[in-house]
Amino acid sequence: MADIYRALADPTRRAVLDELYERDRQTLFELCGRLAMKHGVASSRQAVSQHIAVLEEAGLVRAEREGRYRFHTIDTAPLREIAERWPARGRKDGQT
Amino acid sequence: MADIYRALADPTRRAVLDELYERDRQTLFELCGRLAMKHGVASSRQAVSQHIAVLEEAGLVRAEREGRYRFHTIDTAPLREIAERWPARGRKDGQT
DNA sequence: TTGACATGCAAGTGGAAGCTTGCGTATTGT
DNA sequence: ACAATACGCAAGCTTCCACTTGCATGTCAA
Repeated sequence: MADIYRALADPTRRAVLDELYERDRQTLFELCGRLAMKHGVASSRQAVSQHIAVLEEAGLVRAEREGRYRFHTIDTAPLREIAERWPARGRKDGQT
Repeated sequence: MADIYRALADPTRRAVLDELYERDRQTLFELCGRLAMKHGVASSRQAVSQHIAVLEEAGLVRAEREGRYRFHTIDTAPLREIAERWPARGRKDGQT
């Protein structure tokens, strides 16, 4: 399982997570279109594909094939590692 | 305020945060020594200094000068942005 | 089967990131 | 004052990263 922090380092990859968080089970083409429309991301299909590969290696995105389509789904579970590594300490407002 | 995600992307910077999380108000020299001892980080003083600069720009580390010393302190507040951006949804175990 | 569609792979390129190197500045102890 | 300490600045180098480009694979409809 690859580096989750490095996966989050790129703004385009974060936009992919944003988009998948809004709507799960999107194909690569759907993602490209919606990224361009709603997130101002003008990346090519190949670029987005490579970003998705990084997110998959980090466990943040899962994909399942159906025919010639590949549907992508976000998995926020690995993000908990971050909050658990440096938890907010001893403040009245700190929760997780 | 610079990119918090990019600041977390480097393993040495994460080790700095780990070390400051254990013990606040460390100088650059203290950090270098403790990183080498306890975290297996063999970075030079200048390298660590540059990493700290990145962490400061991201708001994750604050520093206050006293004489010829500069004491560094961790600030975990910016990390909440991550948990709040992709909160765990609708699972029985998800909290923040 | 054939063409169109959705995706996969892999080499090459430009630029940013991390590190080193060398010198400079400010503070402290004797 | 003078040396030692702690840190700062900036140029140069090397490596990695994101993107492109071109072609290949697999699936579906007619």
